[in-house]
Amino acid sequence: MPELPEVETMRRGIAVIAGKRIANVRRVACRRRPIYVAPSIPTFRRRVLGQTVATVDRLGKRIVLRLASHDAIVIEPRMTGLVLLAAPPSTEHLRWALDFEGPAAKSLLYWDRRGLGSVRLFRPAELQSTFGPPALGPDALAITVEQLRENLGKSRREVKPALLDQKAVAGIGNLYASEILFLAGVHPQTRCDRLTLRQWISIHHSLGAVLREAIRYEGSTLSDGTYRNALNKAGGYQNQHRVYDKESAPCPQCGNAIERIVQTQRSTFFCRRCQTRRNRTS
DNA sequence: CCCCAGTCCTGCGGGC
DNA sequence: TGCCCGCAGGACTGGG
Repeated sequence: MPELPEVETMRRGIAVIAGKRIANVRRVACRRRPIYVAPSIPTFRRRVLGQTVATVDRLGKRIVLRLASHDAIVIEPRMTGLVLLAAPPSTEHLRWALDFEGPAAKSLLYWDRRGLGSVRLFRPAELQSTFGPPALGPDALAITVEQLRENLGKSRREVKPALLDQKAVAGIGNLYASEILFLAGVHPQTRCDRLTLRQWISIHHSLGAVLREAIRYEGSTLSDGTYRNALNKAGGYQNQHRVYDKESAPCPQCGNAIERIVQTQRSTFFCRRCQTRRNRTS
């Protein structure tokens, strides 16, 4: 479930590889089906060996290693992928590794329990066409309220599933969508085209507030314990969740029971009393 | 064009 | 106690 805060925390944790030269790239733990690595390892190796990692960036929920050659390694963790510079949670699900030159250089490891993630190498033009606009919307930490309204304001979709649309705004996933709408006081089933300007401003504000707060706590490690930072340490934001995975628990604002509904096959958690379809009066 | 159901994958928890 | 099924939700595909 890595969303923007988790991917950003992982990115910061591996940022020290910037400036290092790549000595090798390899698959690991071959007993498991390898994750999707493209191009094939020999081609991958030929194009990255000896290259310097120029920057360690984030594109929505993906980590991007830009190389001096202008090629980019894009790591997409999807549900259970982790990027590590320390020992992984298990050796069994270790999938891929990048080694660096230098006697004490730690390898960058990609670990993925379910194996839905991918590691891909892109040329600049491919990176742009795959992840540039309009394929990917503005980053959730940088989007303006005007952009948010422009991208979703005319949509007939319900606002909660709409916030998961990476073409509209990049980085929000199922967990943070519920948290954002709770803080904004907006009912998750409100149609986007029926939201008022005031509500869009509130959603936009909450979006930044929740994601920045979650980054400060180094992301959410849910009960399955999968998510870890680059040093294999759990996050802390799960203890700050207001509604996510809290069905029947009291609302932190009013004490009413938190409800769980399903929207486009995904769980949504919200408080019926605090989250309305119209402007709150207070 | 817009939007949604189905798909991939593994580990787990609930029910019997 | 042990087994099995359903569920978790990233992003992509196909189709209505």
